[in-house]
Amino acid sequence: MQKTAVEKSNDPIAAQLAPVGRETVQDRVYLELRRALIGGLFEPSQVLTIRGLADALMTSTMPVREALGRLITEKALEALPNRSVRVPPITLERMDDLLRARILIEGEAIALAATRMSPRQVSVIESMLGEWDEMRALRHKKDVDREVTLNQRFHFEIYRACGSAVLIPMIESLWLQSGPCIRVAIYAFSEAGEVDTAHFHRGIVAALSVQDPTAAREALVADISRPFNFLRNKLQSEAASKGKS
Amino acid sequence: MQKTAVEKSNDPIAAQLAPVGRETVQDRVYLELRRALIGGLFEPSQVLTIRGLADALMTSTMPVREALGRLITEKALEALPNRSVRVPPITLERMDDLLRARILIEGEAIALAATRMSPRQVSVIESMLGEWDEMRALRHKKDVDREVTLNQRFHFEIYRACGSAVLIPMIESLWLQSGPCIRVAIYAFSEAGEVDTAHFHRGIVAALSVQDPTAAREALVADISRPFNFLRNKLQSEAASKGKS
DNA sequence: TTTTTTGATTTGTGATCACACTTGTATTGA
DNA sequence: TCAATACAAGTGTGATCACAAATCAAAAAA
Repeated sequence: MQKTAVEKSNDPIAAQLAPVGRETVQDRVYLELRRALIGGLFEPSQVLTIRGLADALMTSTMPVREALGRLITEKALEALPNRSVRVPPITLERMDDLLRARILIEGEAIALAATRMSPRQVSVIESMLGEWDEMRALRHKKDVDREVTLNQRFHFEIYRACGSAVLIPMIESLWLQSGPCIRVAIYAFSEAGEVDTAHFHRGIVAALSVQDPTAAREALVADISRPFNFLRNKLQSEAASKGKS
Repeated sequence: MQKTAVEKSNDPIAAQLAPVGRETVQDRVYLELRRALIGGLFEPSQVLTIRGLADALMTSTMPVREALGRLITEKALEALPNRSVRVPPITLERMDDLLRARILIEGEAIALAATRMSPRQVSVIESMLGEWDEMRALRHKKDVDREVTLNQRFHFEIYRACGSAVLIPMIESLWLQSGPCIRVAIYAFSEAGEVDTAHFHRGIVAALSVQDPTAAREALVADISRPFNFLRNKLQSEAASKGKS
């Protein structure tokens, strides 16, 4: 039998080295676009061009077009009949649809995680609460990006504990799709003097620390429903005032 | 404002014509690979090469590599660290994971559909039951492909009625992932003198015709659990007999 | 002034090529 | 005989080009 790289790992020197794992340009482009989408850096209905993105990312068109194709299949982007691609526009129906799916799937994931998380894992996410408070203390900076990132890390640290290799990619797809909405909602929050975001997260941590799946699910539903409800009200009132004019 | 093709549709002649919708080669390749995957034409752990598929599909490598990338992102295929791509192998954990996700999401979809399907729509899927009986009557032909296709049409006709543009792509992704498993299970069925498949589908139709979401969900769970349970028992007994030898 | 038409630019798609890496097979060495 | 090396074929990735369709701008016609 031929020796493979893995089998050579009993070598005392090689044992110290972690596999480097080649990362293709396409992967980097894909991850970068994902990050931008979840963070809401692109606004709804914005059209994206292959060459434009390739220039911005300083690469050729090839990795970009493949990354765009992947994002289209997970409904993070939308292919128009003109063959141009845009980030999907926000509609009330789509928002409700997304929220319902997120409640269903992320609720299930956190319920599973609640029964499986070790106290060690709970303490990890609990420490992220502290990071939140720090950030809140020096709020002068416009750290909406950091807040989005921290929120993402918080949630996915929990979801990872559910132990399902099938659910997690679906949740990622849902975040990708609701990213633009969320960003709009967060902007609306900061305009309208926000409520305490961390309150809901404390509820989640409390439920997880006592391994209560039902309470964890309810706390999560309250957490993820909030921006959607806020945005829904905003859109409805805008539509009403526009109808009057 | 400049007239677009859509706005010209008030033209009395053009109003009769449906938009033709250009289909790219990449789309055809993607759909063809999807069909093969859901139908289980590729076996688990089989590796696929870009040039090989391009030759088989009689096109260049370009559409194939983009289609493969898309299938990898929806976990229908797997990218190995060697950068070769294969259809994911079957494991017990993955099967249970897939089944749980399918029960969760397809159960929700059919419960939604139960409250929304018109009698007209129910009669459509009821007529598909008859098609099934016909097929069963002249069973001499090896029509496992037709059975898979009919089963797919039956289920998605229902799911389409749930009215969720978010859930349906997720279900498609789940079918894509469980396709290879299902095919193996169906082969095992036909070996082991199968039970009446249509029985479960009659239960689904019955529940839908009286708009009972709970009964519809239960009937669906029974239907989709069957091949998974069968395959799980098969794998476990194989593992046991292999452990003995 | 408004509409249509014409031309130029931009854009996505598919094909082809170069390069690097992997894999499989001989060939050489002990 | 067996293991290691070297060579060759195969494979994925990224870049570039050609082509067709779409978009946009200006000019011409109403």
